Amino acid sequence: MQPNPTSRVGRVLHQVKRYVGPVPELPEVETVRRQLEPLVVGARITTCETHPSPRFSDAVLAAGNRIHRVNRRGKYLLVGLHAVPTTDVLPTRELVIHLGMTGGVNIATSPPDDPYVRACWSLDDGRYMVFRDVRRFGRLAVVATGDYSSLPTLHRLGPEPFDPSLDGSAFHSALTASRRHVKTSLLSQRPIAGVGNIYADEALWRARISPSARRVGRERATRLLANIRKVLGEAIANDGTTLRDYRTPDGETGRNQSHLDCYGRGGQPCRLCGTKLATRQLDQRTTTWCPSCQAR
DNA sequence: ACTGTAACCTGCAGGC
DNA sequence: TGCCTGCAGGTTACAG
Repeated sequence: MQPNPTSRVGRVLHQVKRYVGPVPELPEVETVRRQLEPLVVGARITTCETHPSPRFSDAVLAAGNRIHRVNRRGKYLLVGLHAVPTTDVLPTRELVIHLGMTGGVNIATSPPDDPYVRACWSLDDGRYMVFRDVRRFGRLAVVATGDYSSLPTLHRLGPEPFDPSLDGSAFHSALTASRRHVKTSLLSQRPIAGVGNIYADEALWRARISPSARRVGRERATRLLANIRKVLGEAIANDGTTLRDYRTPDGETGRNQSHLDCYGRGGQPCRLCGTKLATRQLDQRTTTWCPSCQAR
């Protein structure tokens, strides 16, 4: 549907669209994982075609393997592969899928005719697993299981947010290991895995911590961890936040976008205190926060 | 070892 | 109408 700015409905659509923008973070990747796994486990990859970029071309190495499971670490999908014929109990290689900004995975019953398809794996049951990524910020790699040395961020990825061994004290130690702005530290994936721009703003707003703080005490770190878990957990329950291009493998959109309190609300009143939310670039990332609730 | 920054990439919106 | 510019942002290479 083309929004028509001259009609009332068109204006509304037009305004909504301004707040829409894709970003697969942990909840969106987890939603993809949950929907993809039952669709592909047990299937054997027969052939593969990819975009020529080295970001994607390694995907051909998945051909000839059977899909054993679909895991996730942070924002990375880890597709466990068995060599065929299967001799080992554990998968020997993994297909690593990073959705970047606009990536998505879906299952098709015929070869896709789409200029934005970056990889297409044909399965032995006649279906196709398709990776589509308009902006090509995504990444595909086939590695020995657990060997992430070719993917620096995954290699040095912080703990999963819901790892029970991650407590406020450990999170505080990880945060204080860096002198960067606390939000920038979160986005580095080092203190904790899977937080991107949307949920960083949301969690900092809920925890009432300034994104530009450089020192966060143990009590505030504990509060931040609790709120990261809340915003990620709620987003997973809502099947993710749907922004411009993100779709689940079912072709559905998530429902979390209507639950955002901070991201995308610059200039609008804070839902806690009514102060106008501020937006500016912080270390090259658009950041929205409440100058009153999140004062330094 | 750490920090900050430009680059990668494309569609879209806004200005003129 | 259409061209031009800026913006969105996860990751990585690189300079300091």
